[in-house]
Amino acid sequence: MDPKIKIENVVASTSFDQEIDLDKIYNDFEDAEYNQEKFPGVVYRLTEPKTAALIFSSGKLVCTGAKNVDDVEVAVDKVIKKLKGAGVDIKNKPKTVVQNIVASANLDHPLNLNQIAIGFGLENVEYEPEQFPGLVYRLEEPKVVLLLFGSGKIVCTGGRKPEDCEKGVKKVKQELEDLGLI
Amino acid sequence: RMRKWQKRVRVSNAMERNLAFALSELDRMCSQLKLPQSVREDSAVLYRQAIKENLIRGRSIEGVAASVIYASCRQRDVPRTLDEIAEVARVSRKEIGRTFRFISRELGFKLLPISPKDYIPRFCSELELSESVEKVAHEVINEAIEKGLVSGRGPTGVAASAIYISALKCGEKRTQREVAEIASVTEVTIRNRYKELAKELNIDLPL
DNA sequence: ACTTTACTTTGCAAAGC
DNA sequence: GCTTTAAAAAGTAAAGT
Repeated sequence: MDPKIKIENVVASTSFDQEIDLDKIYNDFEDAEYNQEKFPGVVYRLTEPKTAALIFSSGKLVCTGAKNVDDVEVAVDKVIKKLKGAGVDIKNKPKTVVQNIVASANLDHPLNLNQIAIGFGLENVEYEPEQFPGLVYRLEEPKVVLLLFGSGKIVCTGGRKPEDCEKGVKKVKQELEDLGLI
Repeated sequence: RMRKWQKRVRVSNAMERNLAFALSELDRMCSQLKLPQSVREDSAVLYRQAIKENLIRGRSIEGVAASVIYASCRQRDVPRTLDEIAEVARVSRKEIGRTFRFISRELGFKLLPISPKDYIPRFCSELELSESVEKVAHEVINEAIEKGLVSGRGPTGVAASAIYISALKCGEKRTQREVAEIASVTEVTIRNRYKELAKELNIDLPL
């Protein structure tokens, strides 16, 4: 059985292709954050789906925190309605592009990270327990980065599609089995 | 015309100045860290190698110097923590770590993950513990490795708790505070590791 | 001692320093 | 490189009870 993947976070971006007056947004959105010195974008949080949107004066938008790829659309639609309500006329709804997906999984078997580091090749992994408890393993295909923990839990990030994370976790699991480390 | 060699002389002077500065910094940091001569020599060799491979571009001399010291210590199995090196360097632990990863990859270092065992001699020495304590501590760590109690844990914390346990066993008790101080970890960490080891390795010790 | 909060690591886009 | 956002993993740390 292939290990189950749980999507924890989806980062996506889109562009309205029109300038947006951030000061106006900041004043009209009762719960928006905007500190020019700190960061060039307005931070707008949605409760449902629980996400955070970064709105820029160029009309570009970043949406983070979604637990599903579909929630990104829902969140972006809500932001668009909010913008329209504030008098910002968005002509046509642009396509959103998923930039990154973070997922977690569990191999249900403790891992000896030291042996894995040697088995995978010291030049292919980063394992510095002094700094971080996870072993960092980068895959070329799918192009994702996996964090392996002694508990057998895994974090997969860098994927653009849920399948990237599924394939990535499946691949490490297979490699661990081939090396007899699992 | 003469511009060409004048420029070369200028560049050459700059390079020599930078190298001289780097070598003096290596010496200063190694002295403050009381590192053995072998590590000092290795560090200088690695720094020159880094120059040959043009790895200094975009990086600070301090950062590269601190990184090669960190690498040399590990290569000689007498590791210093990034925090210990950051204390005598003029760059943050974060930058030293980042530069180390880069240098390590570019110069093809194949360093094994730090073993808690590598800290035993130094910590025991600083705590003035006998060699029998060292021997027992090594055994404790070997057992811990076999039982999977080392993956992901900080090597200094594991070493510190193993020493704490071994000192007790050998009747040369050191307080958690004394061990924590030497190992640069908190007493809480020693306690957590100690509890885990005592439980999993069936070590009967007073708490 | 216990709980809570927070920082370490990974990936990514955004505009600008 | 940095700044900000989100989220998980597990270890370590610090602050408040």
